[in-house]
Amino acid sequence: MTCYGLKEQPPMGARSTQESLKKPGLRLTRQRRILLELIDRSGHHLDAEHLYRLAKERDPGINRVTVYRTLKLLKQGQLVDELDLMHYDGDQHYYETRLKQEHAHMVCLRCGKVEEFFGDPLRKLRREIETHFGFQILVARTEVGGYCAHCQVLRVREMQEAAAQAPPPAPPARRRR
Amino acid sequence: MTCYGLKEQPPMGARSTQESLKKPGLRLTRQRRILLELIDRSGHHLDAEHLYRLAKERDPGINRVTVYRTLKLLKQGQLVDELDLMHYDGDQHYYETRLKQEHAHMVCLRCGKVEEFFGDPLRKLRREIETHFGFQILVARTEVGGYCAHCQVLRVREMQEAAAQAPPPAPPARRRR
DNA sequence: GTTAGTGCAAACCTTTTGCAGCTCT
DNA sequence: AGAGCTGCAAAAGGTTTGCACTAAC
Repeated sequence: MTCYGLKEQPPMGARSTQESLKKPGLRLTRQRRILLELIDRSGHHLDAEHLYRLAKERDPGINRVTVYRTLKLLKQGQLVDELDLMHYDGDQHYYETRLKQEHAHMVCLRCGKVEEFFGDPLRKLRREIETHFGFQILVARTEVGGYCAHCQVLRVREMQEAAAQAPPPAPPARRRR
Repeated sequence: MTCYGLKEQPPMGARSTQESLKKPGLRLTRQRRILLELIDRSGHHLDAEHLYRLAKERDPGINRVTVYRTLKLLKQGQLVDELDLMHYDGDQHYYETRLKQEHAHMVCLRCGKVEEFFGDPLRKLRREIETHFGFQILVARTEVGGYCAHCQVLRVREMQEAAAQAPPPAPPARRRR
């Protein structure tokens, strides 16, 4: 039976990313504490710049470079996953804790909304790749781009308006590049 | 029944990417012809720089910018897919025609080999996302990183050697950044 | 007291943009 | 002829690096 929705138990047995950083030779600095908490708490998908701005509210002296270095560390330690979200808004990377169960990301190319898909098909895909190829999966990422249910309706309307010689509405503001 | 391996029929009914470029207002220039042929023919996953170098062999005057512009065009026209291959070798993007059936990419994080997975689970995942969310999928991308069967064995050996105080072998040469 | 981590400045890689001139159709 | 495309130079966005100083253990 297929299951949608977030399961409660963390997949790695870790209670927080912050705890997992306690490894030999690693130091839990003020800056790292702030960043880890922001990542763990955040419901959104944060990119380095966004995370930097949030961190700056708590510690105005924090440097952008520290954010990048911390993210790199977390990525190497498999504590966060790196996403692109189909490069909808530029080429930056987004980050999320691994405390949640594996899921796919659906990015609406019209409104930018990101939805998450949890469910059996993902686990099945992973299992099949592992068994068929003997491939040991460390990270997996499924991202799809398209139109969310809401925007599909709006697009039909837009097409009709366009056909009626009306100029198409401007797309939503994006980060310029 | 699950099916592995490349099916023959192209998913979009197109015979080549080159043909598909014949749209109103678009011109099939010498440079584009070269690039399209390279992309269609290439078995590997090419990034912009690699494609540029290959194109330069045929037309030494071609400019890197033209490569980027052509790739952007093809991406917009849904004629190629953009991949990251888990950023194994840097942050550039890789491209492949859509003439092949949908597949996932498995990137070995030790040797860099990229394998492709075709099969039912992918189609099932797509179908489920579409039906459950009413999401209209335009592009889908599944990438997994881990260790290929071959490297798993080698890693065990490396671990044993490391335990015996021998310094671990240097990782394979990557693009510096 | 050591060693890891930080901030700063500067570099780096990849990709995009502005513009004058060229070339497909 | 004219819109579309190219090459060149220069810029931009995102990320990394070198180094002296600071702080966690």
